[in-house]
Amino acid sequence: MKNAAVHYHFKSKEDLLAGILEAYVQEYQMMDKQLQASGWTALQKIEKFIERYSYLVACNSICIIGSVASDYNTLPESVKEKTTQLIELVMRLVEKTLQQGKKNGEFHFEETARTRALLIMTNLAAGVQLARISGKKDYASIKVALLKQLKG
Amino acid sequence: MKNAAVHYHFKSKEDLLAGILEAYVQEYQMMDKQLQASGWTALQKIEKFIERYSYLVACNSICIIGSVASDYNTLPESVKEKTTQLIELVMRLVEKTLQQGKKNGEFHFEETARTRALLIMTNLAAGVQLARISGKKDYASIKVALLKQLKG
DNA sequence: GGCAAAACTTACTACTTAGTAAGTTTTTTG
DNA sequence: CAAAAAACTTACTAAGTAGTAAGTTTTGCC
Repeated sequence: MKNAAVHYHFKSKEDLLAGILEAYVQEYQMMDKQLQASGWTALQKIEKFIERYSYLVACNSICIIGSVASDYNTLPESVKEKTTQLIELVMRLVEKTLQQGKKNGEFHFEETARTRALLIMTNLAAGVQLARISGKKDYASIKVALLKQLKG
Repeated sequence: MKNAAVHYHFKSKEDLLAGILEAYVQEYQMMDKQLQASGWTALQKIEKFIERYSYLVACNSICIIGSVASDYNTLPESVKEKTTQLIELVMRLVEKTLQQGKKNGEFHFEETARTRALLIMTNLAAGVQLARISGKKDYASIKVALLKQLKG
């Protein structure tokens, strides 16, 4: 596939990256609806969410937010906007699930649901990055510890 | 300053990046010695360590490991080596401090010290990245929650 | 099967980036 | 203060990157 083929679908590199991020936004909107509709427990929902990151580890890939984050200051505005949109979307998804889990006694944590969501998100995003450098075992222990913490 | 001035000190871009990472290695080796020599409590040591990340947030910068991590697969070997060296160094520093804190009853955690170190490192590294995107408050709550968790 | 829309490739251009050689300024030190 | 070493700048080159225009192939559909 040549670069001109990409330019047929996206008029610029900026547009391409914004498009990629938009695809992730849609993916997580889908996941959100799916989780809402399901009768799953909060634990099952969180596990489903974590699975997305485990998949990234499995194929030596990383979280799109992580790849964009380190260049954030030099990115064009359209890409910045899509990035914040994606982060807020994912954060709300996790936060909601944590709140549900706390209410029905599945999860136990002291901080606000948002803070807990921040801790989990940062563990996962950086964990995926670390997996490519220092090995997949590190990601595995993060994942285990994370779930254990939640269960109290 | 022109690019040729940089080439005077570092023969290639690869060399420059390896040099930057080496400077970080030396910085953290210094910090390690300093912490060893001090009669500080484990909490004081961890706080000193976290302060480094808070400083990055303050000047809108990010953790070097985070910046390198997203491009890791395409980096030259010399840079990869320095990166793993830096990560292992920082990990050992945190792990040691956590172990000390657990032994003398300052800290309370269930996982191994290494796993706990992983959780803290990922919280901080990704927290710093997030601070540039969704704001410094998020980093602040991560920092607070992190210390509270440790104290039990 | 034919034909129109969609999805490409080829071949090019303007611009950027990493790196070099040769010359100039600044700093150090006997 | 002089001269040599260190730290640059100027001016260039080769390679890479983003983007375009025009032509070709592939796909879906009556």
